[in-house]
Amino acid sequence: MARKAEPARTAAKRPGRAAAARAARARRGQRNAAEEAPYHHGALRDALLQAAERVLERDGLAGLTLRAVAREAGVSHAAPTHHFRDLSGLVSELAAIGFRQFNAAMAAAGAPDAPHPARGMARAKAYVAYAQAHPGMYGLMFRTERLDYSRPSLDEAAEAAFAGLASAVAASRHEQIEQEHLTLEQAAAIARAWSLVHGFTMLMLDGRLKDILHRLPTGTEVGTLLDAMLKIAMPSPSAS
Amino acid sequence: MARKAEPARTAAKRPGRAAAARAARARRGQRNAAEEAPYHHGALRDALLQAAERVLERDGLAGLTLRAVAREAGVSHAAPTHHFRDLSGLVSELAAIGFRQFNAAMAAAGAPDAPHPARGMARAKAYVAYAQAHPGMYGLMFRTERLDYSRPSLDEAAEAAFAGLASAVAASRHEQIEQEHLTLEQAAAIARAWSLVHGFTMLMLDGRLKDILHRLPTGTEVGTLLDAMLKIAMPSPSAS
DNA sequence: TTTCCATCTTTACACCGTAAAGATTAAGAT
DNA sequence: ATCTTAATCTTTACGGTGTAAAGATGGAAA
Repeated sequence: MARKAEPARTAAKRPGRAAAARAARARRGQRNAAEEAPYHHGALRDALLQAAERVLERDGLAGLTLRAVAREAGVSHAAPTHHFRDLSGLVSELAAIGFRQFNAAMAAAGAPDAPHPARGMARAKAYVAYAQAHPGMYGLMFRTERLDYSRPSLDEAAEAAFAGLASAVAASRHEQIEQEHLTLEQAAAIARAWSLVHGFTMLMLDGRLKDILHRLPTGTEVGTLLDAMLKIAMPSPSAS
Repeated sequence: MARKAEPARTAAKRPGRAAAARAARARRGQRNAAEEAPYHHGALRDALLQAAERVLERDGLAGLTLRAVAREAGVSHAAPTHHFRDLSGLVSELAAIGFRQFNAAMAAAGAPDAPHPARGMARAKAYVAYAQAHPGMYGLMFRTERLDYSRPSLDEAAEAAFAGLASAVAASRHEQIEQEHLTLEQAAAIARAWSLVHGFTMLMLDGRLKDILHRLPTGTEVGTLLDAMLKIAMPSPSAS
């Protein structure tokens, strides 16, 4: 784990070092994020979150470190601490953003005027498509290890995602949803839909589906496999 | 990430330090693993793997570091490097062991004389049961990030796991399996079974199933939910 | 017995998270 | 208007990590 060197801004003497460093950074054009010069103040919190998302999708989960994010945003390595308590704080806020993006994508996919039995398919495909478009984010959201669900923003966003899923499943069963209490049958239907689509997504992101794709005619895409799987997995138009 | 201190064996002077450290360690009874004193030589490779499994199940994936494993085995922090090239090497070999354990468990679950339609259920339950009994191992096996599948031992063990799954699915469809080429329908059936059980397992290990269990009568176990899910998910006795 | 070399230990370095203390400046008080 | 305060950001420091390189050790081959 010895790769990049911290930028050499260890020049200036004693006082006014911050200003000197800032000036030096500006001279070199290192303000790589945040348009309007976050030279002392600024909207650092948001800038850090945007930088974090960039780092995540560029370098993967392993590259998402506090110092890397600070570097990307052009601030000192300890700056993030004041906005998010620690790494799990930053990561959790980022995951909350991911859940909100995800919720928006799912809501958009649920809207159209499809003839109803195709609704489930469309939703499932949108689910996988989101993960494919934001693999880092999806991985982050479902790798609980580094997440702190006691943060209200994360808890709420994740809860909203679950509620959306639950009501989608209920709708496909021609039922109303009662948020607090579920029957075992409803719970099983939700678990089934979620496990199926989450499992497929994880296997895809972890590259395990290649084992299957290699045994199909060369050039078969993941989407084809997903379609075929959903065809046998979704409640057929004849069922209740 | 500042927690435990490296044991203080920085006492001895210049030459014979290794011997001195070894003696000191023995004096304190720090040979916590490996019965017959791996004092210089020994079966270190295996001892390290056993130590790694212990660390993994005790401290989780985050605690599984090269130095922690070396500590657990009572050797210097650089010793593992000579047996596994780097961290991903050790982790990959450990994952290979996990896959072999898993394959054995699945083989045992597939053997019994069940009346055939219940076979799939039994296998699925064994799958989840393995993950529940070895959560750290399962997490390791399916978090590709840190794994190196170019290692033959890992590749073979994982391939064997896939082959077992594929043939189980084929059997449930009253088909013979042709290892190299699959029809799209076969591939979809395999993907469906794998996604379902893997997804359920991941959601369970990551604690996301609590969202569902909290909405069921208090005290409902995860096993109950799994049963109910499989009942609607497995090909019913009437289907082809 | 002597040499050789695989095995294990030390030392060193860049990276990481995080705590604590110093510098800077926006904003409110006088 | 200046002064004070507090929020924001930077430095410094420390112990943790992986891993490269060099030194010590001792079994096995010559």
